[in-house]
Amino acid sequence: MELEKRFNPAEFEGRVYQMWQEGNYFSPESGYADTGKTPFVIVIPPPNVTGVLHLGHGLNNSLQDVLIRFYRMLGHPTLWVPGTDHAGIATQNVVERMVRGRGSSREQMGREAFVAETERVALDHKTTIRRQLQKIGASCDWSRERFTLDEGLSRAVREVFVQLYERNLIYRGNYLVNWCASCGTALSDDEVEHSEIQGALYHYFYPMVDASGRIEVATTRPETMLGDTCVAVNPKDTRYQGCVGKEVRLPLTDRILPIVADDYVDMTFGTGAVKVTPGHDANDYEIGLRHNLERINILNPDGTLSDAVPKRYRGLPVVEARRRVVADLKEQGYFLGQEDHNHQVGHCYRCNSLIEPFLSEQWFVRMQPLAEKALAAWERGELLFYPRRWENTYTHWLREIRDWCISRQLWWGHRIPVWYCSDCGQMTVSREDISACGACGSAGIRQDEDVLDTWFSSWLWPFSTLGWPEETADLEQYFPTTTLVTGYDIIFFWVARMIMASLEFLEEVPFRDIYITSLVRDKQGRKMSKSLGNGIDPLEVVDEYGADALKFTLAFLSAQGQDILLGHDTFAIGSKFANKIWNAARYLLMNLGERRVVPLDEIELRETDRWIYHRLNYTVERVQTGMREYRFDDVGHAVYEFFWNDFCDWYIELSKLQLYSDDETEQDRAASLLLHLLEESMRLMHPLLPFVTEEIYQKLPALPRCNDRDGNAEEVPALIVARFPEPSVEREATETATQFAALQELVSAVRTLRSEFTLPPAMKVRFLVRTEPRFSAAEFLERHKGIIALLTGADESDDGIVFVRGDTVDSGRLEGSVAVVGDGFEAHLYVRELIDVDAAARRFQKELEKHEKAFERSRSKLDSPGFLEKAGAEVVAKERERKRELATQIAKLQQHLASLKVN
RNA sequence: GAGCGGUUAGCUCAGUUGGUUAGAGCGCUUGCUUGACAUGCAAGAGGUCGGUGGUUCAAAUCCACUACCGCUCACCA
Repeated sequence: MELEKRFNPAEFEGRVYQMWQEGNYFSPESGYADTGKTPFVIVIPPPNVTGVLHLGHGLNNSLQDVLIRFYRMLGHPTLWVPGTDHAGIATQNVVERMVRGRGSSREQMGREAFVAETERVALDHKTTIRRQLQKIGASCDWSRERFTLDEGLSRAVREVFVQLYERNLIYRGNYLVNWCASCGTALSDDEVEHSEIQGALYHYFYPMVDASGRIEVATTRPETMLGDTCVAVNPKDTRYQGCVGKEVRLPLTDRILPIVADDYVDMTFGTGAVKVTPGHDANDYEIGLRHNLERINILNPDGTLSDAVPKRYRGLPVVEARRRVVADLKEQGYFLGQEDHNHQVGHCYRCNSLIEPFLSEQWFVRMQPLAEKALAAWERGELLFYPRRWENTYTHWLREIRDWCISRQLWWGHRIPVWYCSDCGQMTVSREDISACGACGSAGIRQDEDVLDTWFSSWLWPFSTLGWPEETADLEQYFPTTTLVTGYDIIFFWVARMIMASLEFLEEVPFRDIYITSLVRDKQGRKMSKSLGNGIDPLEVVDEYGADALKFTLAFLSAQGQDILLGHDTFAIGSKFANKIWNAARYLLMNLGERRVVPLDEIELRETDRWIYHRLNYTVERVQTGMREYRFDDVGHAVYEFFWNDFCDWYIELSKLQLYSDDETEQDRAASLLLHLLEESMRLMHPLLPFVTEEIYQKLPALPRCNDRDGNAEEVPALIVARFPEPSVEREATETATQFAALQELVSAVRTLRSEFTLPPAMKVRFLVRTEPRFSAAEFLERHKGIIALLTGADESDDGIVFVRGDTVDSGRLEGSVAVVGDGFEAHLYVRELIDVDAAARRFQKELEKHEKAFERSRSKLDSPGFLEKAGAEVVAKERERKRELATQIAKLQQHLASLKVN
């Protein structure tokens, strides 16, 4: 079996994904899970059916897949529920734009036809999203895919609406809500984004009815004066004490307004007198309640001025009305001036239009009781955010919670399950569609025209997708879920609300862990957005580098709570690594050929083997810990360092000694060990690079596919359901690892010298290694002379490398040599005649200075009485040892420097 | 106005409970078509960890203050 020279993910990713699907491995009931273990469950944050996946989804879903694959390999019954969200406003907007594009309108089409059209669009996007997720390798259980408008989920929505209504947690009323005239609907407070705009503060006055003077007011929105129903001043304001109870005449209209006293008014701002428009300002609304004022709605739903204003302003858009009101005030002599004024104004989170406070009949959820439960659950420690600090966002929102406006004046969504009777005027709230009034039995009923906020279905997602309100087996088995992976921007839109709904209806939190992903930005640190055109299409990344490169790179860069800056070429990190893996496998398979594979338990491990298993073991621990703590970057770095630095750069290199020898047994042994190590590495790395590891796994010879550490040979057909490596104390070989590190230091020291004096790579060198008497790795180095020779390019004859133990070496034996000093050893290379002596001297000098500095630091530490008294014994001993070693090295360096200068 | 985060190598970032010589990837320099990989190999340069003060035998790490950048929340007309 031979692999292609180049790693070419496009060749196998599709095939591998199909194999997984055909094997039913994405299902928790695949038959490969340990049914005794707790299920590991994630519900996908459902993407909107409006669009296609962007890189934020790429990140989010890649990390979910990493977790899912890890826990699946640990043997947990593992379920990742995929699905999509109908995204009321966004989707309706998209379809309306389409419809308008062909000269029609939703009104012309009628509700039924328009919804049918939207369903078609939604289906298209659902298909696209599913294909995209499959392309990035998401191992979701597609048999459980859900959509928020599915029949089952719609039943859940109805059930929740009715139950909340019955519990008096849902009410209907005429209140001031956030209105987006462009979307033509009310929005919840959370859907309004505040941003600063440049405006003006307009000053004008209202004359007193009794002609005793005038009151000056200021506003950023002069057109709202048409809805003013009073003027308010602070009761403590001496300037206006005589005015309270009097009346003013509202210019441009024929209305008379009372002057009231209200604590809300800030005496220090402006003139201290406030025009009050209860129909168009939240604060004024409150004032209006306190003083029993009329609320005038001066707007039509489309954002133009209503019939409540004088004729000449009716039908004008707000901006136009403002111009005219100002002009008229000027003309009639009420205007006093204006100044620039920047202020925060609400914008629609979907279309960015200005939000108007708008008086209308809406449905609301009473949030206080729900929020209290959600806070209590957090206080009981039932929820853990990663990183922790997002808990502030969660608790702050819950503590400041306001009622949730859930009705939307749209056609795309869950129709509100309420019917109004035209005969008796009663309304009926019902789980089932009705044809007669619940109160009087009249057939003269009509259903509420509005639909529910999309989040009113999303907040049920963790249990509605599992079948609730039915008592399904899935619900029993897989709720509560384990982990939620999502972005911080929807902590209160979605996360907090899911927690509230779960607590309210299932009396449990919907998940324990909440991993908040990083934000994906471009290389300049700007948020990726359509309008900037700086987005990266995850599918393009997959086409260019492969899905593994996408997943691995994102995980590798996902430090908790840190935004990720990405350019297209960033994904080279993952693709280079995947290529490395590919080529390591290629090397093995080339050398394995038809060789006999020796089972691992029949191989007696040698020191270098014990070293690599020690490193592997350490990595397994690091990966398992990292996964459990959601430190994806650490997991990525751990496998990267092990596979590339330890396995490829050292172990594979050493293996060449045996593989290129002419001893068949040695060759079998080396190849078999490589195979076992590679096989386990594939299991270790599979969650981060599922495709390439599976592809390689499938090409490995039929050794027991899941031969775990104990040699338990459980046959599995695919890596995806193989067992994840477990750490083991038997594999720990700390002493060997220390000794091997000494070998690495020696090899590096010799290579550095070779490189600095530009000795040609092909040139064999000879050298003498003097090890200090106490040096614990002395014998180890002697035993591995062959390896050292291979890695340093030393002469392979017996006297290529000579070892000497002791404090000194006969000066005669050092003739013609240049030394490098290491920790516990020196190597003397016989290359004097080949090198630039001055350069060597400079090198020694530099080395010497570095050591002297370190020595100085160490000495001053040990001279300090405080250190000796208070620092731990171990720390002090270590420091002493270090000082001693540095002193030895300094002495040697000085000696070598001197000898160089002599010659 | 309140809260949160960031500031460590040219760039992007790790650094868990304070303890050797502060790490990685990319970039850069030098040398290599060495029989897995030039998406590679070997070697190297590069940082007084934003600033000030403090705690401590010992601070990138803990505390206080401060500067700059960013985010979120908030009804000042």
